[in-house]
Amino acid sequence: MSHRENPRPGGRSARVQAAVHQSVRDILATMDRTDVTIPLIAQRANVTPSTIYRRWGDLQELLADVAAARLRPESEPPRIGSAREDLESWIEQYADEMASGVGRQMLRDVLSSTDGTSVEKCRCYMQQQLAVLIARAEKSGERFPDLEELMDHVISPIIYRILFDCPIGEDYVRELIAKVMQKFKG
Amino acid sequence: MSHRENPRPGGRSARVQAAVHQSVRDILATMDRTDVTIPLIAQRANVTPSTIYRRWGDLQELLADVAAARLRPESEPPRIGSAREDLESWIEQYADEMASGVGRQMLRDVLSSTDGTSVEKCRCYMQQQLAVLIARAEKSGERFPDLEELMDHVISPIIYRILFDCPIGEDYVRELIAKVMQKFKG
DNA sequence: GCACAAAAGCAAATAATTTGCGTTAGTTGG
DNA sequence: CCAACTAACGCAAATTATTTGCTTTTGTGC
Repeated sequence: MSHRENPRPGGRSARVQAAVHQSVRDILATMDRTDVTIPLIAQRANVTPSTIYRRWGDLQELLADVAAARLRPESEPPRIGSAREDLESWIEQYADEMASGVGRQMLRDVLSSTDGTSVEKCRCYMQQQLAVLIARAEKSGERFPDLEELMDHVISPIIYRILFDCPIGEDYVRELIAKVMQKFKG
Repeated sequence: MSHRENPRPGGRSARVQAAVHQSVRDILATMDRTDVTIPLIAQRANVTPSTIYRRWGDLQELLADVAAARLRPESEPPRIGSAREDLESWIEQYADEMASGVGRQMLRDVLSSTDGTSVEKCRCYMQQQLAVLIARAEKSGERFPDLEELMDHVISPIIYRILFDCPIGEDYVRELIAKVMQKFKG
């Protein structure tokens, strides 16, 4: 599937992809997840259903592709102050986004795809953002958890709770971060 | 949907459910996930497709239901020795099961269902097993992490890595447990 | 045993998916 | 700039899956 990766910008393939993605987003915003069909998406995007079937295979793959695209961060984590403050701010925003109705749906769409491309993208995006935060901390000489530590003990619990419908308290995220940071003090 | 919950044992409804579940398991063992269809499942289970559509709605829901049923533990965590040893043994077995091809697929099936019933079951099963271990520790007076601690810092990282295709090293699980237990020593 | 309700079967109608083939748009080499 | 060339699209027919109305069966309670 070479289409998915890097269709030449401006080409017909890219235009179709953009139209279909937009169509999916519009439709998902309007109607219930279970009523979405490929013919419907095709109609709104002004393409033939067979185009979508040929490019994406089935609805799950298409939704996963769209979700992965939406999960791509638009900017680096904002600079607030210390590395820890930047981390808290970014993670909280990330958790809120993922815990929202659409966020959860995107997560599930990404995970239910057979093909692993979207899941990988999703993970890479997140890791890149964390890497930026880690690099900043290193630059300013602050002690800071590494990528593994953050993934295992901050990101994982949050995502797990979202996926498995566990309640996430008001300052759950802050507490997770506090625990991870505390390891340097003991 | 009252069927899903507690069909009277021995009734027709229960027989159909068992036949369909078995059919799904057989088919999943044989062929690729993307080639599985409801008419196929129905045929092998000797029921009409409409029966399946009426009871489960669609393939995703059916697969989620079957997966949740398969994730139900058959027995309590085995007694090895100390509470910690019991925990290590059970978690390792749990992680292996989930990380296997079928385990991963079951997880994804459970998560991709729209209805939250299966996801809840899956979580409850796991929590019950952990609760048994916690109760044992309490009985024998050993210091032991609570449910939240185990979910957040042992189960979550494992499941996250499985879902997002991160490598899980040989003694990754043991290290997670070591970290969690260590908090009592500092 | 009889009446009732819940769930299954059957079959027709609808909708989605696949596929073969012709067409178009973008790319490349002269 | 023009002529092949190719990848991706459109179209439509064939196939397959899904929905639905109605009938029949099966298990339950009286």
